Amino acid sequence: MTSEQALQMLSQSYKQYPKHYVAVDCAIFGYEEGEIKLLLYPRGFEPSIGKWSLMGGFVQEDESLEQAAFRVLLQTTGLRDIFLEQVAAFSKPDRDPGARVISMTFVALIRIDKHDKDLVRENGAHWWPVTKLPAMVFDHLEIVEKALDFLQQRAANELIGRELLPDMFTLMQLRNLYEAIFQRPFDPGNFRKKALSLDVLERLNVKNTTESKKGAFYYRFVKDAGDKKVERMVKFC
Amino acid sequence: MTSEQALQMLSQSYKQYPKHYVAVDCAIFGYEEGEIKLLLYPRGFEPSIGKWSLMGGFVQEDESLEQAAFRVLLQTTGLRDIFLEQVAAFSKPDRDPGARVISMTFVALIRIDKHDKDLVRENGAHWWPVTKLPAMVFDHLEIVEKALDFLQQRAANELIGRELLPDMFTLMQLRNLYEAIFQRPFDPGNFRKKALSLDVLERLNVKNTTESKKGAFYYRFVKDAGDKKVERMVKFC
DNA sequence: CCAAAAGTGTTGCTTGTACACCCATGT
DNA sequence: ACATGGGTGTACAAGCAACACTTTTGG
Repeated sequence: MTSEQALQMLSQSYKQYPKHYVAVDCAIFGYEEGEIKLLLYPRGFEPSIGKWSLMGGFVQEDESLEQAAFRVLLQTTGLRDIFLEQVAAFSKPDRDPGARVISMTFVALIRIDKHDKDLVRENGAHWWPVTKLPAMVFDHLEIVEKALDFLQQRAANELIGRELLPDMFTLMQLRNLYEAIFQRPFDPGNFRKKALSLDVLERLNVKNTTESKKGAFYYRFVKDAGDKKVERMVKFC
Repeated sequence: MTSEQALQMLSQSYKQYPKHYVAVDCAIFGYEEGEIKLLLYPRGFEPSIGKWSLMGGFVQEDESLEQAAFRVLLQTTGLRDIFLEQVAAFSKPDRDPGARVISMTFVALIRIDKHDKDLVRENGAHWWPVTKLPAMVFDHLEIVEKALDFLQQRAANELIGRELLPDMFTLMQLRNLYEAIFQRPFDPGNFRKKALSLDVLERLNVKNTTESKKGAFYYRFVKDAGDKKVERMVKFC
């Protein structure tokens, strides 16, 4: 048997199997006004008209799941090169009443101040605080819960914020971000020491004087030193 | 517009999108002779004839990814009700030269002594120690690396062994399992204290006298108390 | 002066780690 | 007797959590 014949046979043999619609759903998180917010757009038709939906799209022939997710992100926020990671696949045969769709969920972290607000407005999209989410289509609530869990896991294992905060930020702003993610207060002194001990922050010679009388130094994340340190930010949970 | 019409429209609108072959690949781990082993079967045709492959299968119309994975597991090992969890999706358009296949990877943990050896032999499958893996088809090496990473992560965050060890086991056997997973020695005294502190093991009034002169008590995992404690077994890495 | 945040220090507790030590027993 | 693993205890270091305390400055 030649290689060509074998390949032929192989391709033939695939034909007996069903094909499926494959989609990506993006849980796009941002940070604004002390809250973690999720970008949702309203579904304009039945079923589930009026309910809100994650940004999603179908996977094309020639693209990977990641490429599809990046495409969706670019189309809806105008942003490239953003943090994007697989979370989990949702695949119950009846999860979408319109058709059998297998969906891969991604978490995206973006800077709300940097995204294309007009583009978002075009879609009728809206940033929802994760503490006050509206009713969502299908299994999107379950998906969002998994995505939030992923976000907490991430924030616990390493210092995040590079993708959510401005280039320069104070340690209070960073702490507020963590308090928003974990929905609990952190001791200011201990948080400062822990964050600085990780060796990923760089103090600038500029102070923010708008949020405190004394003024707080701005910090920024150091340009990735290549070696990814995975240190623990939060103990348990 | 009635709900029926809308549903119709919705179904119509899906038609413009491509469908894909969706598969599950199972990284089936077992523990035998002090080693973590992976179940692979030989590919009998080109391309990549002679190379080894993960147990996999295509997702049918009416089943979820999890159901497909359970089906593959049952077909190849004869086992039901086993530990099975999503790891990651692999979706590069050209990852399988035969056709464009999107594959979800699952990790399965099974007790080698309990599986159906005849069924495995039928498929020509073989248990490979993860330290001496053969050449594998396509991107399966990459998949296995991710799966092994998942296994370590799991073992670090909670006490595993329920799915890999016999019903009764000594603490040395449990430690040897961990040494196989992390490929490094653990201090016997410290490992014992840590494992027992997690409150998931129950000492039996039976001793194993074959592996030491003094004899060591057998332990077993307590029937799940419902509340899942996620405590850390291993610090960092 | 007071309030509020910035920033540093102290103390007690928990946990991990290395290692010493006795126990039981088959050879 | 001795080697081997079973099992417990100790001593030290690291990390966390709670909180005291000083600094700075706008109102």
